[in-house]
Amino acid sequence: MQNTIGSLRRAPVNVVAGGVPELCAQCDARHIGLCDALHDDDLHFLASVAQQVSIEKGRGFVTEGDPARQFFNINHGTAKLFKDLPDGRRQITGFVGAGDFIGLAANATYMFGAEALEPVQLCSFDRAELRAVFARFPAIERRLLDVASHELIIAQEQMLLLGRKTAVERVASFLDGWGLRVASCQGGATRLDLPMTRNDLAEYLGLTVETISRALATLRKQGVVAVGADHVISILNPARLTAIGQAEG
Amino acid sequence: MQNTIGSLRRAPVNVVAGGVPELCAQCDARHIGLCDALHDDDLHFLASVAQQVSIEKGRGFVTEGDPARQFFNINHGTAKLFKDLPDGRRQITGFVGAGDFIGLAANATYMFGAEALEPVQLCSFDRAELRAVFARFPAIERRLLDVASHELIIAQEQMLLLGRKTAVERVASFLDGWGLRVASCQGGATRLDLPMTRNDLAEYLGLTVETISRALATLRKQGVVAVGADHVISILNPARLTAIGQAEG
DNA sequence: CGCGTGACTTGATCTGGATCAAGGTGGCGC
DNA sequence: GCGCCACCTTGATCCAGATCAAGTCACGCG
Repeated sequence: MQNTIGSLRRAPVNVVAGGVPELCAQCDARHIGLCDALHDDDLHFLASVAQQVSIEKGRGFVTEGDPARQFFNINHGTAKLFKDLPDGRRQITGFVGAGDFIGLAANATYMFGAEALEPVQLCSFDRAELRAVFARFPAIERRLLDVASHELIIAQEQMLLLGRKTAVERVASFLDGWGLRVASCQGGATRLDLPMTRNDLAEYLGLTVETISRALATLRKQGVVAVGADHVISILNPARLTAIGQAEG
Repeated sequence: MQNTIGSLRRAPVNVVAGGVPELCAQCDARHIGLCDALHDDDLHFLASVAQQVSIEKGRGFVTEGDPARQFFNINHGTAKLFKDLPDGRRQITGFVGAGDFIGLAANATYMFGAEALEPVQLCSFDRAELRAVFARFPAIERRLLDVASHELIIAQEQMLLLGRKTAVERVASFLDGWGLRVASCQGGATRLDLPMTRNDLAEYLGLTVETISRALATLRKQGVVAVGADHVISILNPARLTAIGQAEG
């Protein structure tokens, strides 16, 4: 498949006369990520070169090695980015959600694959057209540099995790980090609704499914987390979780 | 120590009337990295806000957690970037040489440490002043975005290595990658003059010194490389080395 | 409903790389 | 020259996490 995205359901973004573009108005990412760098008028221009795309759960939408024609900005849902070895070993390099930008780590071709963990909606931008956007709105380019810097920090943190942390430390780091993203507190405990499977977690943390399971069991026995059904994990002792993740205790 | 660089030997870059700035003329990085994005006249402006700094071998010049006041551009020599855990475990996140830019992975404070592996010369730029440079030369900013993108690709490659590759695959990947950087061929064999110790290698590849030693022995016994004295390694069978590093064989 | 399937957990065993231990080698200061 | 020390190698043993195996649970489907 030469260009995965080509066969997906897509629709041009409707642009109304004044105010915020129609589809931007209800976009989860309107006030985070790239679009937040723009005023309403500028947003129209950006929307005019965007294509809204829906991707069903489990569907891949970037294939490593394919020519990198598009950038993506996620509006809704979560996806995983990964790199594979010829024999099937896979390393998930990141999970991306609303407001996140996909496509920086590419030159002529994509250097990673991407797949939706849940139904995903995203805006797709043609790389060539984005050059024009940069010229017109330097703010976008600056923001992109900030995004890239931030991703570099995250990547280095992940190298430390993969190279030097124990299984329990890795799982604790992950839960701690994810907790910061989507903090929805309930009676003192933070409840995480993870979109990924144990297998995804294993491929992200450089471990196996069984080890993830055992590490979670360890944290549960220590009273740090509660493991519920259906990818729900509650953080009972956030301070302890952080300490374990940073290898401080 | 609040600001490591403060106590180092430094000199303002001399700017001559016409042509290329004096110190840029003999700079190893003049035609790679950032400065290549500029014309001679523009280079004068950049040089006027730069400070030349010399760092002796083994000396740290960035401390994680210190306020990030400067960007650096390496002119000569090699340095390691790293992140530490409280108990002393260290992950080297990268080696940087002439033309490489240091300081992208920072927000208010540096999120990594840096130390010279050999005598290093670099240009130091004040972050605040660099804002002005960006405004004047958008080319610099664009180039910086390219650099960041490239570093992201490298970082994801490294995550794959740390999360999924075996010891021998890691060492082969490293040697293969380093070979591409500094290809100096001699009678068919590429001769690598590594600036780092086995211990640095171990901290970069998520292994121990002993394992590095054993992996090199394995590659040597297979006739893929020759291990010489004083950090010299010759690549005897480049194709095989690449195949092992990519887990294709 | 019974059956198949995919996600998860838990237990038993195995193993790649860590750890512990013992040299070897070369540079450098005295 | 001699001793020290940093760096590297090789061998023996250990162990965290992988692999193999078995079973639970929830869910969709004929």
